[in-house]
Amino acid sequence: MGLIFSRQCEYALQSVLYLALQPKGELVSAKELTKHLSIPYHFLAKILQTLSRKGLLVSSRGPTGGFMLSMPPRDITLFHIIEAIDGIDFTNKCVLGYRRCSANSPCATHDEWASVREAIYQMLISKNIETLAEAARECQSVQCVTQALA
Amino acid sequence: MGLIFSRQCEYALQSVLYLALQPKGELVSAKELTKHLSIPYHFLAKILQTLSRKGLLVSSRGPTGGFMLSMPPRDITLFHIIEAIDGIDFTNKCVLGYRRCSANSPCATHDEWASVREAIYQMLISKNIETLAEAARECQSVQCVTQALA
DNA sequence: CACAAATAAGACTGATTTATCCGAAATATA
DNA sequence: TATATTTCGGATAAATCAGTCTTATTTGTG
Repeated sequence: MGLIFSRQCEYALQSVLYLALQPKGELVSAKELTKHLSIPYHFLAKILQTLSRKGLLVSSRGPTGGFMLSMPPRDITLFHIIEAIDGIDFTNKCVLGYRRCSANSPCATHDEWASVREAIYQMLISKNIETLAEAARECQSVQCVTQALA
Repeated sequence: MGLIFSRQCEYALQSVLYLALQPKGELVSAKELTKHLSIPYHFLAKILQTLSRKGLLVSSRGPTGGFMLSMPPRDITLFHIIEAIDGIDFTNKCVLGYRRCSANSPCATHDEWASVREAIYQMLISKNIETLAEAARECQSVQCVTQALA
């Protein structure tokens, strides 16, 4: 479908944002996440495991177990999440798909796209989860709260 | 894989650019395109058919048949091609994947992304194929020519 | 007309992504 | 310790995307 994130990545972004909205140090179970975010349970569980393995989340087993952010929301950027889930090939891949095109061997249109790619990259590394969480918190309307959490 | 175009879309972009580099009014066969662009023949044929149905290309059957642009390269933007192949859901789809998020019912982070989405959109409708073709033509190095055409 | 070369169209196969299922390991609590 | 609840990990199924194959239709040329 292209151009935006994979579904896994969307789910990961939603989950991390949800965790950032919780009181610091509080564990949230996959069950609660799947309920509030309407994400298929087993699929979500796998994504949370991936985020844990990559070091973005800390997990705890057993009853009262769950997941929480491994670091302050401010230190987690959108780029971190995308990197963990989708990978970051897009940062140096030719948008036209030319196999042999790269920064030091650019295709005819490489430079035309460079600024766009750079803009996306800058946005991804500059937006941190705390900022998004604040935006969600400050928005008091029912709509925003339910959507931020669902 | 996310974030950039589908492979079909990449192939379509490459094909249209190749056609734009041909003398005006000249038909190019799928065979020639598949040879120069290294795209699987039957897959490419389908993509060219789609582009024809969508009105971007004109096709002609029989020997001496082939494809050519249906309008001046200047009138074809990247957006046209993406629209024809991948669709344009991304222009109003929530980047976080929230089902209920839209412009008039934004999620907490909608506005944070609006500028990026708009930047991408503007770039896609402002870049026309003639510009890219010129860039390819002006670049005289072997590398650029072979890459623009292969 | 007969033939060859090209597009048109649909069915089919394979790969990747998305989603589901099941059993094992960990752990809080009674 | 027994049990319930949770994450962990691998196997499997369904859906979508990428690529292949076959046949029909069109059309220029001998």
